[in-house]
Amino acid sequence: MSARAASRAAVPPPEAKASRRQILDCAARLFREQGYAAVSLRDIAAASGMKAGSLYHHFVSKEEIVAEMLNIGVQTVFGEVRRAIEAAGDVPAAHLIETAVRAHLRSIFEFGDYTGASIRIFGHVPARVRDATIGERDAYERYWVALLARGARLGDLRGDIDLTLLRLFLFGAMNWALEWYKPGRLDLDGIARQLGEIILHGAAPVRAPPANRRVRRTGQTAKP
Amino acid sequence: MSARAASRAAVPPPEAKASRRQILDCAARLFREQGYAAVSLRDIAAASGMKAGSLYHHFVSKEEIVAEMLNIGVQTVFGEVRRAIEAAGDVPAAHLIETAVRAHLRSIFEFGDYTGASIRIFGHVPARVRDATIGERDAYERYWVALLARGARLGDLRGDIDLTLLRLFLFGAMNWALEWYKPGRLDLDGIARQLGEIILHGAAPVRAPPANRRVRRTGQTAKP
DNA sequence: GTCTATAAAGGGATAGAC
DNA sequence: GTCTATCCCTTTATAGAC
Repeated sequence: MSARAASRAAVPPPEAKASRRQILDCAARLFREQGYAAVSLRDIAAASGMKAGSLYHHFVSKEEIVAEMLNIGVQTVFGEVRRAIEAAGDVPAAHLIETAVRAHLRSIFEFGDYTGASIRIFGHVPARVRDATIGERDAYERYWVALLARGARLGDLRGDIDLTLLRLFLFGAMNWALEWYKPGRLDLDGIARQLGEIILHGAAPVRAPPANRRVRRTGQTAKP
Repeated sequence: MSARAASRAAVPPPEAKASRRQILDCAARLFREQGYAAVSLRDIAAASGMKAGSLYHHFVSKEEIVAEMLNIGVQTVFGEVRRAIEAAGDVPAAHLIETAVRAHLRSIFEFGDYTGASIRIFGHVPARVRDATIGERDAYERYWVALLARGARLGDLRGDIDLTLLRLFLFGAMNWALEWYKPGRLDLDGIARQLGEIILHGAAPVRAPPANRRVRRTGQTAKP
């Protein structure tokens, strides 16, 4: 993201007006909480400490506000996941997947409202806004495609698993957390660990044990 | 829902006005496609072949329309899942989970728009509507809680898996399909089978002993 | 049971004063 | 850069004719 920052517009130049970002902060929070259509420009303006008309000094329309917010949201989670993966170094793909899951979840719940709003309202914004922001989302999805393809190539993923479906199931399990996760009740790392464990090894007890494998029965309850 | 119609309430009594259901049909389709706030009563009326004012002969408010639609959606998927489970009879819990997944996905994509709209817009409706419909959703969730608890009791699920998280991940993976599934491109049964396979047995090859995980494991993968 | 007409409120967007 | 004032349109909801 660093080399092509200008052409990708991933990070606004530091000269950008502070209020522009401040408005986006408020918009992201409101969109995340209430959805796109339910939030009016008057709401965003009030949350930003100004009047509705003043918004038009910073943005040309409501659609521009939401489009920029959506892009920042995807770029945020993309950046966090990529950073976590690169920091993980050369480890088994299975571990990379758990790392990516943890970074994705962290982005959703610990890095402001952009990512959460981005996920929740993307399907509800006008088609024009979707078209204008689909590119950033595709870039992020392609990163996961490559991540899973690498795992399959190295033999860390079963050959009979559809990688497209695996990715979509993962995204679903993670993004749906927006509908139930409340900070403080459950540990984010624990959630990431459980999801990684289930996705990689399954929720069922170990299947027919291979040749030299001990059967682990610890924690299993006997049939009544 | 007025009466405890057959205690299942999945289907309204035949005496109910036809137009009432017809209006709900149109509302469900529009809500599913565009979200709650983006659909006006004029839109619903036009799709129903009438004018906005006429809707008030059947419903007292937009909120009543959406609340009833939400309840029908949940009751539909609940009824389908329960029917599938009861038809499956006495089989291993692992098989029941795949059966429930298939029924849930079928309800979303093959039984009209109620279920899909119900899932997509629940988080975006006014709090009053959520409060008025949360009971039906809880009933459906409790059914899954019991299903998974039964699997754990019978030893078909690992003891170290958090059943609450497992359920939430499953719901996420299934419900998120609304954001990507297009009829005709992928087979619903195939999707259900893959999700069941991943959730139960994992996407990684059979777990290797801690030490020598670089060993080739050709032929070890069980083909379903 | 559906219509037209309309009320009352709020939506996005613009113009011009300061 | 923010304000007030306003335009024009849409929204939910109501009233009463047919």
